[in-house]
Amino acid sequence: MTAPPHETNSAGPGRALPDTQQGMRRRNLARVMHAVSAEGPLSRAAVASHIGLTRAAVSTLVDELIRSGLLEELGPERPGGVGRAGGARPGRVGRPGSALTVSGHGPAGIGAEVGVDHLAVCAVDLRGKVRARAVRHGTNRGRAPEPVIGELTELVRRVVAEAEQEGLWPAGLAVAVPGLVARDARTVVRAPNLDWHDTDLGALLPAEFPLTVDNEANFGGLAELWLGEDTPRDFLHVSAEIGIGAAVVVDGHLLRGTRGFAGELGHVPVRPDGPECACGGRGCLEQYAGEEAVLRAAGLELGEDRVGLLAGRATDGDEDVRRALREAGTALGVALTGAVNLLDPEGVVLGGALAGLAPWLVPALRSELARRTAGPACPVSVSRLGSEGPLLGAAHSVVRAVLDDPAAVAADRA
Amino acid sequence: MTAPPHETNSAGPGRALPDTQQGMRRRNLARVMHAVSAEGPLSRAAVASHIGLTRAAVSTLVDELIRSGLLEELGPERPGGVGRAGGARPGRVGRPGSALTVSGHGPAGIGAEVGVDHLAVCAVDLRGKVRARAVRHGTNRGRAPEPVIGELTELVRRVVAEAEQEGLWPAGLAVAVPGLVARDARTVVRAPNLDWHDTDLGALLPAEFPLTVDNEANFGGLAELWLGEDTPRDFLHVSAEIGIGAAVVVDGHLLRGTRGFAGELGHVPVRPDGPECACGGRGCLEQYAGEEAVLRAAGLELGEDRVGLLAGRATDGDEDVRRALREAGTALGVALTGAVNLLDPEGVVLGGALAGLAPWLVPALRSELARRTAGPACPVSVSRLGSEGPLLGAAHSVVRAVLDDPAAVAADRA
DNA sequence: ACTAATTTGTAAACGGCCATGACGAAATAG
DNA sequence: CTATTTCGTCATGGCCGTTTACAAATTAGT
Repeated sequence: MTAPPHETNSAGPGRALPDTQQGMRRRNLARVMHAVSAEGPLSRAAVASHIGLTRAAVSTLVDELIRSGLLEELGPERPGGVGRAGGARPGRVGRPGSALTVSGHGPAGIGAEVGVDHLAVCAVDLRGKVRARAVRHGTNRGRAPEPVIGELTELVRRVVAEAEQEGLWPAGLAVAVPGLVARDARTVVRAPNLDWHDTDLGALLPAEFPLTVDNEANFGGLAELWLGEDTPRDFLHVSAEIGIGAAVVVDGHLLRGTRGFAGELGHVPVRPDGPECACGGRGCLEQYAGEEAVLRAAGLELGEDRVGLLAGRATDGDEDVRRALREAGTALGVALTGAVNLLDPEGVVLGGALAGLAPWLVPALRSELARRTAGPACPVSVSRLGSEGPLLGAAHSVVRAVLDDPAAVAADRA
Repeated sequence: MTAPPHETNSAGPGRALPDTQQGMRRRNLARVMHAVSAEGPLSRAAVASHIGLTRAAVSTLVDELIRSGLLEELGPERPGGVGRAGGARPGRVGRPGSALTVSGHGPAGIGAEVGVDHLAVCAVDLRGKVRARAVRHGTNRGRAPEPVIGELTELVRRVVAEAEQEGLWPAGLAVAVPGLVARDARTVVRAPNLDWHDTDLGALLPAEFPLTVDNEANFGGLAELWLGEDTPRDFLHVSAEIGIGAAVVVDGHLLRGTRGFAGELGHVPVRPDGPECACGGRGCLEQYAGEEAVLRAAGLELGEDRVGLLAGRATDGDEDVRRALREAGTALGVALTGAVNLLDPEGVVLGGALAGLAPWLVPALRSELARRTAGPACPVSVSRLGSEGPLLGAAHSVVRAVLDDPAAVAADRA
């Protein structure tokens, strides 16, 4: 079976389909899936009014989706008499609708994460629930791609088997890596902390289902977009593991850049005459807010759980650590001022390792941003997803691909 | 007649239309218009293969567009015998197609520009030709909106009359202003050089046709996108009049930001401890590369034709001026390094006043960008449009709106 | 309890739109 | 002058959402 890359970037119903009746049908199937997925259980009539089609049209669309195993009928909404409270809309007159949900036994998105210190895989169903997971701890720093991906493949097989036991079938695999990924969504161009260069993960991973590889910062940002509460459709998601990466989300779409390298916030100049950086520049943000720089400024050694160490010391009142974090926050504020001026996002969200250090970073960051902004400053918030972001984002990207073009997976399945 | 704002942001055939057959029809009409407009004279068969529909379907679409006056039939392509060279494809066997062009007597886009030192209006037909124009020189600095817009309206009426004499009818008005415009595309939130604040131009301009107001930097960038040769679909267009503005174009769309304030490159921090800026920050790009800053660094006074003055002195070999421009170029390079890292555009284009000073700015800019970038640096080019960009971009935005949804203007017309 | 009103889901008829296939028209190739 | 190729059009057919009608299921009112 062929394994074309997912279109992680798509948000609305699949675009760029030919404008023929078949394309129309496919887009409308997608709109039904999106409506049901986003607005909880919905009757056919409710779906119809949501997406602007007639009940009759929605009926045929829903039939097709049920036959494909993507939607499930929960049966008629309880009127209120049977059993205890049926949970349906009370006080509404007329025949109750038959509630539809996205299937919990259909396709599953397999997400995987190659971290510097761990490997993780999970399976998410169409409802967004994590149904299986597997983790393997141990550093991958400097290891060759083959054995690492071999171990990851083992974890994937385990998770897939577990998911299949629950009646799910894998619709695709998405892998988050700590590095730059080419626009082909398969090749890791540069992953400094793994020391991988131009590595085609497509050749190393099982070819049984569609594969997407992307930067962990990008998947983290997408997770925030899809799973965060009150997350706007225009925001900047900043995450730091070792490097500092940002996901730029514009109108619900991830901005990838021509080569796929967008979001390299770590190398935005903060002080043009500052210390030299590996990128060739001087005074890049990473020289002030990167993990290594902060540890050095705090007078600490590089160890295993670096974020935990910093957070612990800061909680204990270690003034050196607190000062180092404040300064990192200030540098972040300078870099983000530039980004905010350029993009005018609705908000800035701190995720990944930054979320854990937020209490000490955010005050300095906010004040720097406010000081440099005319008018109301761009609101800064902290992600609830923490270190789970990239993994969840990866798995959900597969789920979104199914929602965006249900006809494709149904066809693949047939 | 109602006057809804144009969707300047749209590039492809109008999206967000309901996915019903009517919507399909509308989108296919748009695709025909785009194909004919972009690929020069085309036969029905050529259009069909371009947009992926059948000849029969295209025939009916073309008929409708011809009846609406948006397309014109040039008659059968000359076989090669009659008169002199007919210009048609030579050496091809088979019946020659009948060439189609976008109409030169249909709708016209009216573009207007409120500059600090002038007012300008022009009319552009669907073919992209400027068919009428009017200019009025004289400073508008500090004048109240009403008299200025009154004069502009006068120019608009003159241009519209002239266009109508040529058989065109105005399909909309787009106004470029040197300031921040709200997302309603009518209200000037802040125009420092005019000293306008929260001014609703919609109330001051004629309501006879749809109105769009936008930042001149945005229209300049769009002009580059639509009219520049070899302009990519992802680029940064930097222009400086008094402030420094950038248009961020992503995948052929202009990025506007939540409030419509995206592209404020002038207030990206270059040296976080630099001189104070009116925006509240310190060391903003404008403090180094803004017109006023450059003039001061060069030891010159603020006068009338500031750009011309600088260019003249630099050509004459004035070392103070040259140094000032080099330093401005370096500062631009620092700010653009940040932007390029964040957005990974295919290129950076210098437009507006910067285009005239390019010979002295670009070397320093390029070297700074290259020095701070790992791998190949983002190519920097200079716009050919010069100071005409915003005006042409405004007029063309109306034309694009017609191409994006021809059914709408045809309906308005009926 | 019984009727009226309301809402849901489905079925049949309708209309719009693009695809298919055939055909005449207009050119080139030999 | 004929065979071939390509263009534009017409008639036919199939797909798809809409319209209209109707049965089913519930609430509101008497």
